[in-house]
Amino acid sequence: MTHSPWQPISPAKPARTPKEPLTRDRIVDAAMRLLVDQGYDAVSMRKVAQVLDTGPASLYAHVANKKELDQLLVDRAAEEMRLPEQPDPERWQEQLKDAMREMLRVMRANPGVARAAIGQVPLGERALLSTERILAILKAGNIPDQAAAWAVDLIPLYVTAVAFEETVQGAWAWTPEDVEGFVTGLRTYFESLPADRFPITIALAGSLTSGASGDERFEFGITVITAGLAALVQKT
Amino acid sequence: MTHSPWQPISPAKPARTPKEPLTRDRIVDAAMRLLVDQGYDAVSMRKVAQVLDTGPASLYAHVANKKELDQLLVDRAAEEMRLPEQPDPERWQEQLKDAMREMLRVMRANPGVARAAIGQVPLGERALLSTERILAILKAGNIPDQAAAWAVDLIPLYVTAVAFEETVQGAWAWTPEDVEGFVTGLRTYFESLPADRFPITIALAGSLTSGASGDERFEFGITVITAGLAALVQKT
DNA sequence: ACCTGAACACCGTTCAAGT
DNA sequence: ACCTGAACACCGTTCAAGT
Repeated sequence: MTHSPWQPISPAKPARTPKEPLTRDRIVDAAMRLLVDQGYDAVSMRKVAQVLDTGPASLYAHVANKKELDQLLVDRAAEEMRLPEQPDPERWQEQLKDAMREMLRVMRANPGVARAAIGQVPLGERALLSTERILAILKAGNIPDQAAAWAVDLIPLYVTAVAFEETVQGAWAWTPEDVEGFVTGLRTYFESLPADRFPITIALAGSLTSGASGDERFEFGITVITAGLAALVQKT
Repeated sequence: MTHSPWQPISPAKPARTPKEPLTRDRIVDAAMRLLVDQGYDAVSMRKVAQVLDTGPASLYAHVANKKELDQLLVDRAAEEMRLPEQPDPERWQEQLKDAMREMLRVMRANPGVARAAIGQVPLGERALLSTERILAILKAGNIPDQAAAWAVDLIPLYVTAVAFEETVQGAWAWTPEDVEGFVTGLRTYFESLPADRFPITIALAGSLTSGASGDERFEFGITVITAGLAALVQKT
């Protein structure tokens, strides 16, 4: 909205700037707004173009294709992640769990980002900065180099998969009653399975449907991963 | 292809059965063939219908929608998984890893299945039988009920995410030269990052790009998960 | 170099009409 | 009950033509 002051203001068409030039940034801005407001499916080249008051073909001068736009969105979201800059060897495990919680928080705050992120290695500069921070925590914990390298692949893979599952099921929009109904329906289904072939599933029906809201399950996941990594700490 | 022997064979239109009735099974068969032969994107309601020599609308009498078809495909693939029926408390960790390897094997053998599976909790009967088998292994390992229940959520989540990443990148079709080129390109990129902000990424560039073929990374992942679960074993 | 309209080759799903 | 053709409301991407 930078108006040149000497620019003639036509009285007939009010307030309408004579079309700012398209840029990568404006495209990502518009796409990000669509993503957060209306979810991943709303982010189409056509709808982004429409928001920018142009046709879809115009975007291709600034963005290679939809996949690149997805990557740009992921990188934009990565910017929001607040990860510790000062790793602490004394409590690296807690720092690592906090980092994973922060990653999930940002993905939940930007519904659809997980959908854009899943299946791609995040190589944007902001995403790589997150990787750098997590590597720092792992190094502080004395994790061997190769293990740390593979861990920074495993960690976003897990967090993104969890967030993606939530977006797909639209879980973020569920009321407590929805959750309740889903859980009891699922438990009833488990308990109705043939007892000869599904003895354990039936016996654990309660546990299997517990923690459907996601937080407990996620806490379990990051505990398992952290404990598994702790088992790899270099013995000195 | 069950021909009634007394069925008249019209000499004009040879070999063409007068249209077998559509069934759920025939639809899943056709979709599965498309999935394996041409990947996930080839599995559209329209293409499946075309293979069955009908229009897309006809499928909706047997399948609720595309999402249900996806679930049926996942369940079909789950049938191929050979998981141990006799859990062994002495070597539950090795059995668990084998089970995860088997899950990945089947997903690799059916490219596109991971794409159909990602983000949905597998609730088909054959998929649940896999869950039952893995629960048996975890129980043999003395994992507490609630932990076992969450673990059978975590395990397919991880394996599916790995398989999905491979399908997206088309890694299953890469030649050793492709891998080589990708790895060196990536390492060069890491090493060219600003040294003040990415010291660890640069230092670990070699490790970060190692194991791109996937097997080593997957072995690392299942080792971490198994070790993390082992840390939860009930102390008796 | 950037932008555009129009076209190409697709999607999932619905619905009235047929048998 | 099952099947069909046609339509609705979409996709990502390309390309010749404009400025």
